[in-house]
Parts: sequence; structure tokens; C-alpha cells
Amino acid sequence: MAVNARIPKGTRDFTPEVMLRRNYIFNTIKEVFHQYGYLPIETPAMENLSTLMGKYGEEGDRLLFKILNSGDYLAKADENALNEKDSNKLISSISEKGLRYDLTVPFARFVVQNRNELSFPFKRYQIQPVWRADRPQKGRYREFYQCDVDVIGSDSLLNEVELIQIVNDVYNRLRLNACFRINNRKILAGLAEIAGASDKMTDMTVAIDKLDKIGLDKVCQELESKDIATNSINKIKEVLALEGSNLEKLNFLKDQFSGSEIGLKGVEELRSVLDYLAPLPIKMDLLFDVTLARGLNYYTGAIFEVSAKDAKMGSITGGGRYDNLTGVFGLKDMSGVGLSFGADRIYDVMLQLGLFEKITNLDQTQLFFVNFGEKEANYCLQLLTRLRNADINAELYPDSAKMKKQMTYANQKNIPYVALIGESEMESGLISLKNMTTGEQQKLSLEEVINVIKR
RNA sequence: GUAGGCGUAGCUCAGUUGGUUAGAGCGCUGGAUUGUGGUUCCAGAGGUCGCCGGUUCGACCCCGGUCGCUUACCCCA
Repeated sequence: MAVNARIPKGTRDFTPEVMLRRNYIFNTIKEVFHQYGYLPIETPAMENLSTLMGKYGEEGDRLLFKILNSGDYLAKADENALNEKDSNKLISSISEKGLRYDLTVPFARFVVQNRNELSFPFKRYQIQPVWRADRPQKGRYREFYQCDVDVIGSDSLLNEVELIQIVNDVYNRLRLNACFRINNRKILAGLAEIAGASDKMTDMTVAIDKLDKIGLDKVCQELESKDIATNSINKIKEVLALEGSNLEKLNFLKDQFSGSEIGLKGVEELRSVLDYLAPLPIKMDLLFDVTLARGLNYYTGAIFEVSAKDAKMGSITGGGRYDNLTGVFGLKDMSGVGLSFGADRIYDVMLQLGLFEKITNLDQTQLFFVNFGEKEANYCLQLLTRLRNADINAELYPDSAKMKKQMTYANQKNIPYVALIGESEMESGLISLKNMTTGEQQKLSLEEVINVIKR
């Protein structure tokens, strides 16, 4: 009985065709990162569960993939938990490792562990898969890639500015129209403060984050259900109704926050960032959005979220500033800011918008040699070496199969040129070169072939 | 964890108020074309209708269960 050839739910295989496109995205992102002085790191797929647990909230713990201990793990299992069938209690005695849930927490662990090797501010990027055990749906996978870029060890707002420029550059290069929304956790804290609901800040942000999805009435309902006072809700409503330009909104909030130090700080931070950016060429929309909250609790300053303007998809990039991410690992006063590009969603959006069609991919085979037989194949090997030395991707069909079969192969691989070398070509020293797009064919010397393909 | 939708050829899907031989397009294989792919024409292969059980003279169709996929909610890239 054959084993079912399947992969786990929410995971994917990537064919060569898909990988060429994915690499185009990854390479574009990397090039921009390099331009701004960020360098790559990698961390292991698995971390100790103690590193991961408790960093993403209760929901996050549930969504962590845990790795069963090696060996006879049941021998050391907590017997009480086992008898009571209490999974949560059992975990710590049978599993001590888990797959990473994002790249930010492993990065914080990395910074603390390697602090003596690093020079600060430390600018790194990291492009690796992460895993989440939630239910897959549109644009959501159980294994997906994040492209994180962070700078840690500097609280300068120039870092925020730089990251916004990076996002702008990446989406310009990918020809994707982006809408960059920005807010500041301190503004949300200020809002909670002037509404007299400071203790309910998390509930408040979670609720108002849903404004564009469920509408104002439902948001107020949710606020009520969280025991937030009616006059607080009215105050919050007033701010949510805010319209106008980014600066108009900031000015309005400045007045509102006269009694909130933290709120004013948030307004000033955001204003500085926008002031820095004003004279710079930013093509994407840049929108101050008071309703932007973002779930992760470790953000303390700016928060960002980017969506594609022409496609229906969740956010394709997100991030923010965190003042104390390394604190839990014993390193205080390390402010950092960063964001993460969701490569899989970017891919889905670009596919949806047909943006891959214009990309000519240089990674593919450029010249294909038909195999006419033993003698001819031997002759081709010499030519292939010279072509590859001239930086031309070239291959020879391994069997002297029927011409039709070989041509079909070249066609399906989308190879633009085919070389035919039989007896007459070997005698003349020329190559019959067929252009697979136009169907034209001519006899050329090797040098001429190189020139035609390089053109 | 909650709630919907869908499982028929390699892929995308049609189908029958339950009736004997289950269809299309694309793809695949062969031929027209033994030194020419893509286009065109001709021919062909390929399905226990997800699985198990029930109702029925008879089930791809109806019912129950089960597995798988998918969408939305929570949450999130």
C-alpha cells in the first residue's frame, strides 16, 4: 500500500516556476535592505519553548508548534497531567522546544546572547520561514516567510524614517501600489488616558482596530461589553471620527491631549517622523490612522501596517517600535524598531495583479542544445563550457530522444534559444540557432551566438 | 475553538426531480511532420463519482457518519 503523497495543511510545495518569482521578491527586498546598511542573520527553526512562550499572548502560546522531546518522552511525563488528560499542564514535561512563531522574538534572544559580538545600533535583516498552528485560510498559511528588518540599540526617530523609505523603495521596485498606515502606541495610550480608561487600553485598542471592518456602532458595542464607561466611549468616538490631513489630525489631537503627557509625546514623535519625510520622495500613500492598533503587546511607539491598494488582502507588511523587547532576556534599555514584509502575501497579490508577467527572468536556461547522438553530444560539451564561461545558462538534453520530444521540453521550460548541431554543423563549425519566440533560425559562429543571446 | 461551502478524469468543472453504456474544456500519449517546439488537423489512453454505512427493485444523486479541502469569525504576515 503506497503512502499518500501529501503535505500538511497550510504548507506548500514551490515549483521552479513559483520559486523564480519568489526569489525575485526576496532579491528585490534584500537589495533594498543592503542599500540602507542592513546585513543578514539567521536563527534556528526551533527555539527553546521558554524563549517563545508568553511572548505572543495566550492565543500565541496556543498557536506555537511544539516539538516532542526525543527518546522515551513519556517516561518523564508529568503523571498527574497525564492522568487528568490536561494537555496544557503536560506540555512542559514532554516538550522543551518549539518552531519559531515570528522573527522578532528570536532576534531579541539573538541580540542578548551575542551582545558582545555586535556593535550597536545593530541593523539586521532576516528572511526565514515561521510557523503558526492556526487554521489556514486566504492569505494565511501555517508555514510562511517573513522578511524582517530591524535596528536595535537606537531610539532615534530617523530609524522610523529609514524604515518607511525602505517600504517605499521595495514596493516601488515591485510595482505595487501601497498604502502605508502609521500610528503611535503613545497616542493610543493618551486616548485611553483622556477617556479615563487607561486600565482598559488593550481592550480599547483591540476594539477600535476593527473600525473599518465592523463599523462604529459595533466598535462601541464591543467597548461597552468590556465595561468601558459611556462618557469614555463618547470621547473615543470623537477621536475616531477624526478626518482631514495627517497634520490636521495631529493638531486636533494635540489640543485633546493637553492633559496627557504620553499622548502629547506620541503626537510629537509622529509629527517629527512626518516632518522628516515631507521633503523626501515617497510615492506610496502615507496615512496617519488613529484606529491602527496591531495586536502584539510589545510595541511602545510607532506602529506600521501596509496594505496593497489594488488587491483584497490583509496587511502585507507590519511592524513598530518596541522599547523593551530584550528585557525579558535580561538586557535592559534596548530600544528597537522594525518591520516585516509578508513575502507570501506579496506573492499572492502580485500574482492576482498579473505583475509577474513583465518580469524577464535571468535565472532560466537561455540556450538549449538538442542531443543528436553520442558524437554530437560530445562536441556540444565543448561549446557548453565556453557558453557558461560567457555567463550564459545553457543545457544539453541528456538523451538522444526524438527531436519533437526535445523541442517540446525546451518549449515547456520557456527556453528562448535552441541550438541544433548535427553532422553538417559539426563539419562547418557553425551552430544552427533557433529563436523560439519568432521561430527564425540561422547558422552562426559561437561568438555570434553569444552576442545574440547577450543582446 | 465556532460557523458555512465543496469533494465526479492529471487540472478546472458540468451532470441526473434516484434508472442500465458518467461528460466537456484544458493537459497527456501517438500520428499528419524519422532535423524542428509553440499554432492546426486526426486518433487514443485515463474515473471503484473521497471513504463507510443506511433507505431503495435500483444511489454519482436521498439520509447518517467519517476523512479531506476551502471560506469566514477569533487572532494574525
